[in-house]
Amino acid sequence: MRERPSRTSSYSIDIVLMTAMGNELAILLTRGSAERERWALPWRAPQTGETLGAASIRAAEDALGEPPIWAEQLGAFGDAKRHPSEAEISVGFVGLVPHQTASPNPGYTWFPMRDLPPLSPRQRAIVEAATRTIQSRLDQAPIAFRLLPPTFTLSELQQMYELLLGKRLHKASFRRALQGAWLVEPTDEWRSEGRGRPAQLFRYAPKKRRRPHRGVRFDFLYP
Amino acid sequence: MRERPSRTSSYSIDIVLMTAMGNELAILLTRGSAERERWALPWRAPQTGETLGAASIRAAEDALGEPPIWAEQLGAFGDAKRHPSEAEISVGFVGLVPHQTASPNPGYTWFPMRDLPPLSPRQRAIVEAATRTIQSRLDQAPIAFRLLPPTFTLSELQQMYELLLGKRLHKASFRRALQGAWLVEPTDEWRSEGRGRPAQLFRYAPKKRRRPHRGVRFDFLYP
DNA sequence: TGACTTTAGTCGCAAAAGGTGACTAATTCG
DNA sequence: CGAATTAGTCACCTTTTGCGACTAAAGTCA
Repeated sequence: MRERPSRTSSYSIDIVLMTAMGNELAILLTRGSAERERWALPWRAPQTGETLGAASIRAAEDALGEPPIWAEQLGAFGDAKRHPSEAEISVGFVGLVPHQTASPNPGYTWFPMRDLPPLSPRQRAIVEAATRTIQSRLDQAPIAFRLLPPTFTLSELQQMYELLLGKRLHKASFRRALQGAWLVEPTDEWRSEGRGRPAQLFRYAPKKRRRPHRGVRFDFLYP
Repeated sequence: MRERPSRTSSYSIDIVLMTAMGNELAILLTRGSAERERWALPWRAPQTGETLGAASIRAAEDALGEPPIWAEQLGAFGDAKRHPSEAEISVGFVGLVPHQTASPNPGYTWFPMRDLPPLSPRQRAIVEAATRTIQSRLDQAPIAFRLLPPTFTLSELQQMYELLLGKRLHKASFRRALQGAWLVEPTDEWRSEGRGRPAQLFRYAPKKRRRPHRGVRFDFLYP
């Protein structure tokens, strides 16, 4: 079902497709028939006339039938040798998919990040880069919002941030920061989730605001 | 189909070598003899058994005779078509070189960033990525310190930050942040630079400290 | 010499941002 | 009804940050 890369190109495009499954992050893996029963990231050989970004989206579409809601290149990975495609290097991408719409095509399976099967060293490096990149982009791009349905409660949003960051956040601080950023607006709907007070639903609706004007920071520990 | 010279790989490794020349940032360009008199970033074809990072360092050594003091991968660039190597994609790197030691080999020339000759679209994208990456790493890695001699005045350090960030900084705030970060220690030397009070010399000497524990931020403007 | 200029280095205030516990509100469960 | 549970807000305090104004030590020049 997948071709080996032609001899003219010696690189592959690999994508880490991430979604939030319940309380855990999960990524999509595949086990191609001819690939020695090892799980691998969805990948694709470059096609002429196709940009790298387009190729990563195509790889996602092959796996899920739809493009990711956000994607970014992670870089080129080549230092570890073994890769399913036997390409010399791989250009890695991360893509995010809301879980509601995330039913994989045959041959692809979601794996929780906490419990991944063995991957090639190179693909493991790509997955680690994906996690780091997501976390560092979290305050620069509305990533978390796009993993949620169009309307959501603030608790759901906070849980998504906690999931992606891998740490707990204080409720009041989270909401105050969100308030100050003018990123969400309330709807007039409320949702009762079993026990407890019903929560108001919000939607992502960013308002223009001036860019925070900060000086320098020295946020590194040593060399 | 167009016939291409046979090569084992269809990607190149390109490096943006940056230095501080007086009051300006400069990058190193070369004009290979057979390359239609266009200036280009130093680049290199991958060699078997050589990692990407090692290849970028070798490219720098070919250009300057010494390795950069710091380097980082920028990613893979392939969307713009024209590239001196005619490689399908290029893996871009940034490297920093202190200007004291930065005498280029024949064929290589420093160009101030403000006044670059025309480059291929792809290499222009790599240069822009280099600038962005430097600026975002500035508070995460001791980049600016390594562009300075082993001992330096705090004004020189601030000027280096201003040069790399492309904006002015407030003196008192800069020094306070630096103080709090335990990154420099004073020497007992002072330097008199023409008129004005002599400045104390400092050296980079980071002390261990606990990582700042911050919550979330929403630092993006819109989508 | 003494006023003026220039660069270095520091202080302290006011405002903004951030951490956190405790409070009120609305619902379900038994 | 009262306890439990989840949502939402407040108030207080600490830390961080922007910034103007100050002191210090040199050179310049009349």
